[in-house]
Amino acid sequence: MYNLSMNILNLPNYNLSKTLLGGQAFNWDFIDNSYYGYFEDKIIKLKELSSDTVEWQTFPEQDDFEFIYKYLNLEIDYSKVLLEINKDMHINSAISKVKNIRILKQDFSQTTLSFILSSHKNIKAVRKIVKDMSIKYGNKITVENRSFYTFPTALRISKLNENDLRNLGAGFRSKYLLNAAKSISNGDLTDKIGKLNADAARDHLTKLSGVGDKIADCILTFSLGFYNVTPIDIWALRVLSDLYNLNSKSKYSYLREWYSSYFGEYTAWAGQFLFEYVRENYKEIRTP
DNA sequence: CTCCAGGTACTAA
DNA sequence: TTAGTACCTGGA
Repeated sequence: MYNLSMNILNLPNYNLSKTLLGGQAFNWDFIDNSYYGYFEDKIIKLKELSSDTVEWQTFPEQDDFEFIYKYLNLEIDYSKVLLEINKDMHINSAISKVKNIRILKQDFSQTTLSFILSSHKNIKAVRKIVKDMSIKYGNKITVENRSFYTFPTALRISKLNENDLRNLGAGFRSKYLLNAAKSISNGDLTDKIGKLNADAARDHLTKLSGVGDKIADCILTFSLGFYNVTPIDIWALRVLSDLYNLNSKSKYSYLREWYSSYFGEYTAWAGQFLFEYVRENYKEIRTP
C-alpha cells in the first residue's frame, strides 16, 4: 500500500486542502502545487500526483515516513469513521459536500501555542502570525532553493519577553503564549498530559492562562487523540443552533456533551465536517 | 473608516 | 453562577 522507495503514498479519500489548510493546523503553505508544512524540527512536502496518490518528503532528514504516517493519522479506519458518524441528513450532506476531511495528529507544543494565538483571530490572521513567529524565531531550512522556517520550540519562546511577542503582533495573547511556553518547556505539563483521560487533560489545559474550553478541546482533538469531542467555536455553535435546534445560549459543557453523545466515538470528524459545511454554506443554512 | 475575528479573563451583580 | 465587557491587531 505504501511504496516507500519512491516516496509515493497511496492516499485515497484524503482531502489534503481542507485538512491541512482548513483551520485545525496553521503551519501549511500551498506553493507551486505542493503543500509545505513547518514543524519544530522539520519541513514536510506533500504533492498530489493524482486524486489518490501523493509524493512526500521530509527535510532536512529525508524519508521520515514514520512522522508522516503519524501526523496524517493514517492508522485511523476512515470508512469506519464515516459509518459511525453518519447519523442524519445534515451530517450526510456535510460528508458528501465537504468530502474527505480528516483529523490530523499534531505535536502537543505546537498545537497548544498555535491555538493560544488563534484566540479572537480569523484563520488567515492566525496563519500569518504563526508564520511570522517561525520566520523570526525558528530555524531556516532550505528546500529546493526556497527558505522555510521551523516552528519555534516552547523552550525558544519561553526565553522571549512579552514585548518581543507584542512586536510580532500577538497582542494581548503575548503573556499567555509566554506563560504556556514556560509550562511546556518545564516538562511538568508535557510529561503528564499524555497519560490523562480527556476530562483530566482538559482540566490541566484550562489552567493555562489563555486556554479556555474551546482551545482546550482543540488540543484534545487535534493533538492528544481524543476523538469523542469536538471544539465548540462560533461555527459549531451555528451548527447546533441552526441545524440541530439547540439553544445557542446553552453552556459550553452542555453543548459539548450533546455533540459527544450524539456522534459518539468519532465526534471529532463530525465536528470538522459540519464546521466546514456550515462555513461554506452559511447563507443557505441559516435560520432567519 | 468600521466592524469583526475558529475566545478568554476579569468584574460586578 | 451568570451576564457584560475589554482586549491587540489584521482582515474584509
